[in-house]
Amino acid sequence: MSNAKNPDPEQSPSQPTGADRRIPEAVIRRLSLYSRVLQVLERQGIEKISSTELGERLGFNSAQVRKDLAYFGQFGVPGFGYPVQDLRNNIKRILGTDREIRVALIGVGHLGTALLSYDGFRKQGFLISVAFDLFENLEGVGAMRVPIFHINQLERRLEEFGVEFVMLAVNPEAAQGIADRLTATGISAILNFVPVRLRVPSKVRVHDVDLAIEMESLSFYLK
Amino acid sequence: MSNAKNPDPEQSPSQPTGADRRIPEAVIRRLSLYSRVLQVLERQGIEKISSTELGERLGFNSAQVRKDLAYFGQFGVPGFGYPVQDLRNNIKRILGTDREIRVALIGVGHLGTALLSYDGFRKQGFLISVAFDLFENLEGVGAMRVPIFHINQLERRLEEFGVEFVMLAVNPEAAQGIADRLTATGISAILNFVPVRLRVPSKVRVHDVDLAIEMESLSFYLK
DNA sequence: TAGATTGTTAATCGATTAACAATC
DNA sequence: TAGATTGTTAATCGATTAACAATC
Repeated sequence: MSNAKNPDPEQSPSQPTGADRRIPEAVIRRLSLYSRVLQVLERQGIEKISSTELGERLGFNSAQVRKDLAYFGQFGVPGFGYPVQDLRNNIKRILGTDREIRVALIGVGHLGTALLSYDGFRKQGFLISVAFDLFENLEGVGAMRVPIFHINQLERRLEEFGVEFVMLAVNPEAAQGIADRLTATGISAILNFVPVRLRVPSKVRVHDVDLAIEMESLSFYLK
Repeated sequence: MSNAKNPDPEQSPSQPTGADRRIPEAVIRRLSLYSRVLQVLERQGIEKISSTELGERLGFNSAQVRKDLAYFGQFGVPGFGYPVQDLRNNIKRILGTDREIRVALIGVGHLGTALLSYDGFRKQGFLISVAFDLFENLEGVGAMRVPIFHINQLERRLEEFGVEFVMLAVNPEAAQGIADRLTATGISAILNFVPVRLRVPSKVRVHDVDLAIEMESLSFYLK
């Protein structure tokens, strides 16, 4: 567009600069990492940072930092860099984590209990407000005072507690059936700890946290 | 090489077909997924599978399946497909998970305790044989009868228990210091649950399991 | 043999990095 | 202004997919 050598500028509409382009998943994950670095800087009272410094802290190229941010707007000042607090606010807004998000946990076994007690979530604004299990005798109040219901109350209670997304930590046999029920209720994001490939409609987003695969792939690089 | 139209075959040495090429990380992770599917097929008594079927089960292109496997050798039979049991054995061998691997857990908090109790590891041949914590009063025997030592015994006990790699689940402040001690003892793989970018020598492999980032990036796709 | 499917090369696609005019 | 750093285009790199001869 601004390339003077282009003989026919009218014919080159250039790429859209807004949110039009499809954003690669990797960009979103890096955004989250930037946010974490900016949080540290903010606590230290540092007010600006260049793409080079921000990249170095995470092992990324400075062009990558600038390009990632440019997907969403212009946040920097040429000659200076990026204002720390302002940029962090913008990233939180882009990620949608500038507010409290209510989450449900399904499956209160060992892993589920650890997730209930993990305070990293609350720090990021994620509030586990309700949990479910397949065993009736777990009903009651679990760690962190979170109410636990039997799975047969799933639909009703998700609604009641205003749950926006779900962490799934049940046994592999139960996972797909529950995923089906979740998508039927309109849940659009699942953090899946079950080592099973869930079949869901394309509008539903599933992120797998697969410890066995992490271990196996690490093992490949041993020594 | 076998392309008859190539006017000068001697000049095209072709890519190396052995383990010469650098293997992309994504290939290794898919290998682990293939292994899991093959395990299911094996239990069902199915003896062969084509790259197309295997790919469909995981949402991958058949060419990708064949190419991934071709990094490591020729495991298929043209016209038939891949022998299930044989291929699985080969993949396990390639990943180095055809044997028991001794693992240490560092940090026996909520998450650490869940990891101790998670039986998905033992199923894959990973044995958590020793654990450490920063609080002396946790010393003793933890979940699954795993001995827990104070962190000041780290080097000695890693050696004693023949630990090959480590799961790190301590608080963020302690993580880098422990990582330094681990790399000094020659540990070459760390599964890191701490939301901190660890600085380690390049020979050490760190895989991050970062729940906060999983949550934040999921949140971007909400609705 | 005819049909099916591999292994592998070439083509495509997408993501990362380099380069630099614009700008504070 | 001179120096620094952005936003963005173009070049590079790497990974995925298509295509097909080889082969069972």
